[in-house]
Amino acid sequence: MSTASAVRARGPAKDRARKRAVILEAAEAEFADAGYQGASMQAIADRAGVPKANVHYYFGSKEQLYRQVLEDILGLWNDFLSDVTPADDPALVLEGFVRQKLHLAFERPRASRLFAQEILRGAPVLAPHLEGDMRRWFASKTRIVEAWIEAGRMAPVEPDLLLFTIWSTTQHYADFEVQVLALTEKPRYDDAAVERIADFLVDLVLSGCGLERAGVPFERIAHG
Amino acid sequence: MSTASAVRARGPAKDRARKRAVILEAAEAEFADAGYQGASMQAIADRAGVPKANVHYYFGSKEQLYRQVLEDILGLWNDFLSDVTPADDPALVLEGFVRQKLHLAFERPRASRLFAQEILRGAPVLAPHLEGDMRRWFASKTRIVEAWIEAGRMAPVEPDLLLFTIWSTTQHYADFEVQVLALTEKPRYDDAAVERIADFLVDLVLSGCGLERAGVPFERIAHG
DNA sequence: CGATAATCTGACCGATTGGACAGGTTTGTT
DNA sequence: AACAAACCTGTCCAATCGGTCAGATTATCG
Repeated sequence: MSTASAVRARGPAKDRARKRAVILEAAEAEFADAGYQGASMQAIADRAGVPKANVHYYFGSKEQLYRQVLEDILGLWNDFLSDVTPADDPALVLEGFVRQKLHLAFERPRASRLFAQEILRGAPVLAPHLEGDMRRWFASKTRIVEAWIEAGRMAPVEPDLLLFTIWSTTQHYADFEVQVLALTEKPRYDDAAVERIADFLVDLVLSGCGLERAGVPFERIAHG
Repeated sequence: MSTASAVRARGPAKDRARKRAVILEAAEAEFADAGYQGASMQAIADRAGVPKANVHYYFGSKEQLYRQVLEDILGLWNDFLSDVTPADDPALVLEGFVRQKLHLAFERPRASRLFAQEILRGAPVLAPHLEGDMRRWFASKTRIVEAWIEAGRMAPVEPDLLLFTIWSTTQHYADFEVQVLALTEKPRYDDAAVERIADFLVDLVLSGCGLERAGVPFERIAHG
């Protein structure tokens, strides 16, 4: 699998893609840890184990490399709730969304942090995406929540603020990891902690929507 | 008020403090907009309208200036819930906390963003505070929530996660302002939007704690 | 094998950075 | 008025930055 013939058999394109991937991974780490301005091309090259000029050979400039890293990260969030319809069960969908988003925050904390830094600085690179892809994604999801509310399947909460709440609470454990760990006096997140957080957030969101876990219908709360 | 005699009458100390304040304000803006590494002493000096060497005269180094700005910001959060006791009403205290924290996010967004950037980068400067002042503040507040729970005055939710939720949801509207405005298709926050957000978050937090606004006691929900 | 293209890199460059410092000016004290 | 202390700033500097480029090396193909 790693012999020269095997590599050649898969074609030179595979080889090129693999080398780019190594640099991209190093860049994500460096950008996330140091910020765009704080990251240096030399540091990225060192992390990837290649000469600095090689990074420029593959990605041109620092900004182009940064853009590529960001777009790869955007791909992680693109398919959230991609196939949800108003016919689905609100409680199940919301619980799944919270757990998936939280899972990604713990699995790819650097990606989450890098995205947060980009937005914090005013989204100089992602601004077009915010007013394009993400706005369309956001609008389609709020429309589904509105449909649920009109159908009387959940309490009438503001759909946009509901999504912001899920986004911010889940993102928090990646972006503010240092603070969370320091205040809870733990060295790192363990599986039990992640489950505790997930259960808490699911309960919070569902109760805020007048829903309950385990499929208890909204009506029992609304008309109880 | 701006004559030489008036300035002299108030003493030289006042004058020095005022000049430092001008530089500190410029530094907060520059650090928040560009990040620690991205901010340059020259840009801070330009914002403050003083020569660069003057900034060094008052604050020594870039890092010392940054530390001073951060410590001033910490002061904003120090007195949150400073005089709350287990005898107070949970619903009133929680609602007040959410509204105060949110108010600060909209009033001082740059301070919020600068703090967020420091934590995102691993709190290289604030780490001692995290494990000192803030940890003590945090522990004392979770103890009050625990007391409320033991007294049966609110639902048994995890006190630490409850505080994190309030922190993250309120902070979100300052830190991710660009994203929120882009997705809601608004040019800026207006008073109505702020009120809408505040009401939503208060309802969410209180319902998560089994409480209601307007002083409805916990028992009516728990034993209804 | 020869040749053409793709890949790789050491060495270098102009620009900008945080910081130092000598020397000038203003302020406060006697 | 005379002196000292505090305040202010133009100018310079070493270090680091992103980026360039000529030339060496390797892969691909007729």
